[in-house]
Amino acid sequence: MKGDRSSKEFARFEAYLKEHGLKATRSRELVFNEILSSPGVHPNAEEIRRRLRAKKKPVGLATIYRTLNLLVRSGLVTAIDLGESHSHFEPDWERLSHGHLICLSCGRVQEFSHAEIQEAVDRIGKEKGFLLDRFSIQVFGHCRDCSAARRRAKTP
Amino acid sequence: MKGDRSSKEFARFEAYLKEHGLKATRSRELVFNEILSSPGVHPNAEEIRRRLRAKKKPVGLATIYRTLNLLVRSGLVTAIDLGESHSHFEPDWERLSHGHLICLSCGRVQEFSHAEIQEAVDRIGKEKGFLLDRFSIQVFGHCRDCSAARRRAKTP
DNA sequence: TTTAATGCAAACATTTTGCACCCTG
DNA sequence: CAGGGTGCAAAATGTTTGCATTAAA
Repeated sequence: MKGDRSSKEFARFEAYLKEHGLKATRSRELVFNEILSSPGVHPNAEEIRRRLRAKKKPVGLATIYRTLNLLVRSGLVTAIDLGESHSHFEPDWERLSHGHLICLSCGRVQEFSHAEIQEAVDRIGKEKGFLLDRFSIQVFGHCRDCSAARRRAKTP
Repeated sequence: MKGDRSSKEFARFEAYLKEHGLKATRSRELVFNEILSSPGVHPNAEEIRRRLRAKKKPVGLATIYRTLNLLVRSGLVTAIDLGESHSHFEPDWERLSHGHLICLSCGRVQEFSHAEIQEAVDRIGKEKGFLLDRFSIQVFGHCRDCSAARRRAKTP
């Protein structure tokens, strides 16, 4: 099972912590696990706190934020912008990158693979003399269900 | 001169205001003008306030925020995410869209044109059944100058 | 003169930080 | 048992809002 303390990802986290003289604590395990084990959820800090509390494994919000920063620094987790006033988080599955399609009506988030856009970005980087690190793309629109509902509402 | 009260853009703003029963005030003119007349600056709210104050035309921060929201709603200005904790703003030159290349060393922002990425996004939208509205892309890396400086530092 | 706009300060939302106590290595 | 980690509350941001006053139309 993903996100387990025995998973490859958790082992990478432990390695990162050891390498930096930091400790593998229960709270850190819980937060990382919550992100790893909720594919497609893209939780924010508050959501992670809610989920952990619901599981009777409460972790303080400050610790959650500190752990999220740690995970992002380690490269194991990515912070994503879904057009809201706070950050969301998802596992960084070894550069298997993707963008996010965000429905402006229902808020649902779908992922799409990057491949061809990645090539275009590489080309642009070369052209402008940029040494690329990463990029992110957000696409806003209305999902199939919501645009169907819109059409029904407009043409009665 | 761009951003002048006589410009095409300002006329569009006035039209939008009239259409919505709102007033064309001096503060609104000043804020919009500041964005129109600073190409490549991508100011945030605080920066706009600073610039107006420096010109002895101070506008309250609340008014600046209210005006920015208005301009974004009207489609005349776009809010952009440059990876910081606040929004930046730029004129929306009639869908002549572009992405932003952000230097992680010096913070400089360069723009690049979207065209080929736009096509890829359209394809993805069609594939996923999304009715697209807009998209934004941020590319992070190190600009030519900064990556040259890095190389010098590493290979002395 | 009517109605919307402004400035200020207070309220909010999100994230960070200081500090006394706790736990991991 | 030493040094990092945690929770809590306070602080720091960035942005929005309520209200008395001012200014467009």
